[in-house]
Amino acid sequence: MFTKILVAEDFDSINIALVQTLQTLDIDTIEYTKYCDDALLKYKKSIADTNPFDLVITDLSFVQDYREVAIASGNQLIDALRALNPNVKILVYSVENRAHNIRLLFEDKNINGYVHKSRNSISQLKTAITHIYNGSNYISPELEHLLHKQNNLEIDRYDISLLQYLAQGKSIDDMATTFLQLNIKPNSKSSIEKRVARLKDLFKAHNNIHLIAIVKDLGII
Amino acid sequence: MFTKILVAEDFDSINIALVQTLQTLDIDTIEYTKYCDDALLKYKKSIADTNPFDLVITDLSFVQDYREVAIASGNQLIDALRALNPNVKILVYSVENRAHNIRLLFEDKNINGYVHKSRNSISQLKTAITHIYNGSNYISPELEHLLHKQNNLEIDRYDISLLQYLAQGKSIDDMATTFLQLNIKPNSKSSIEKRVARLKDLFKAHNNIHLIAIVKDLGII
DNA sequence: TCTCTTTTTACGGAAAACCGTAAGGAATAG
DNA sequence: CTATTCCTTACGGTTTTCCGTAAAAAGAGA
Repeated sequence: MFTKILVAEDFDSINIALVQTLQTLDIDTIEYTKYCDDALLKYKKSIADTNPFDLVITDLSFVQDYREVAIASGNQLIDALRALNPNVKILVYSVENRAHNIRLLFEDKNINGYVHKSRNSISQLKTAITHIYNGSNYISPELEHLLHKQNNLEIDRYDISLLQYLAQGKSIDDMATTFLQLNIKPNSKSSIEKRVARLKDLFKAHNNIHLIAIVKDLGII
Repeated sequence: MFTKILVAEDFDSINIALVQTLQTLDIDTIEYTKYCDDALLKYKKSIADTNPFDLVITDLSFVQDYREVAIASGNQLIDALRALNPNVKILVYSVENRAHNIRLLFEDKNINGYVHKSRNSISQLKTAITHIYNGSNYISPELEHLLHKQNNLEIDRYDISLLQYLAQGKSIDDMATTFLQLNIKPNSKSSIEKRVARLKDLFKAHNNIHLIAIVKDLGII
């Protein structure tokens, strides 16, 4: 079993529960931090001491407080950890349930497990740790379907960024030029309009405002 | 000190931490539930047994799962508890930080304490319990300013319903006729446009879509 | 009452969204 | 290679938003 685990989680109550849970698994060293910055620091030190952590368990969202931080989110922490050691095992423990975000964690950041904070997440956490130790990935059963592409209501990365730009108040015109600059295709006004129209149709939205309200409610963006 | 405490909290990890924390306070009886329905049931039973709980600690938001529930939120649970016993001590433990919602808890539902889930909430929780036991109310220091009225975002019910109609995809034209029928004033196209423009200014939104995205994020609608 | 201020309403032109049609291009099957 | 299909782009007309100006109505204070 893992001997050295690092936990990054801002809420103290969840930290307490995590540490207690890991203790029941007979992990030798358990360290926890409430800030991503501290987590990265501890990880760096463990490398310097040639005794790196086997596994990092991290939340995604960290509440901002009085303290100035360099790393503000779990996503950024994961990037920093992967830059130091592409092979470190990473287990995400979060309430996030948006298909797109979770899929990106596995596909782009190569995380090894995702446990959804919920009514029965602690037992899942134990299972996840064993799975990861044995070299396989883990995702909470209730979210498993999110990784299967079909289930995704036929919306892809392009649609998501389209919706995000819309929600930021960009006009179709702006988007056309932005997409052209970023070499994102399609990038014509007409195509973008068509895509938005398709999304409105898909979500039965009366207009763009309604569309954004709906996808926000569904947690798609 | 309190001898009998009931906890209503859906996440198992937080439940674990709460129970562990309460144990350090030497509470005789600690019961916890992951559903509001169960919490109410336990509370009713404790009354039937003429040994009611002294204090109920509850979350506000409960994730919906496969189980059908009658009481879906902490707010509803509090109403049900108050109906049974207007004097039961209630402590809310939640991530909610919207001024309006927290103010209503104290003003309308007469809760006795509010602890904000955060990096240092467990020690606040202990303090809150002592405060409440001694007959005074408690609110997390970082949220205390929310109870002082001057924190008035200058948006009223009219603005809220305006935003809600907008989010439903209604056009300004539609709203003008709807408001006329409902005898809501002002109801001219021009006035409604002006109000929306004022809200966009207030929230620094680029257009209506952006505005709805912002107020959705802020939880105003 | 009258005056001053604020709110509501009206209007008009520019910009953007909305929506249908159609042409151009790439991918694919035969 | 050709035919078909799907995706992308172009275009134009209608509707709605956007934003300024200004008049009418309502409210406040003396």
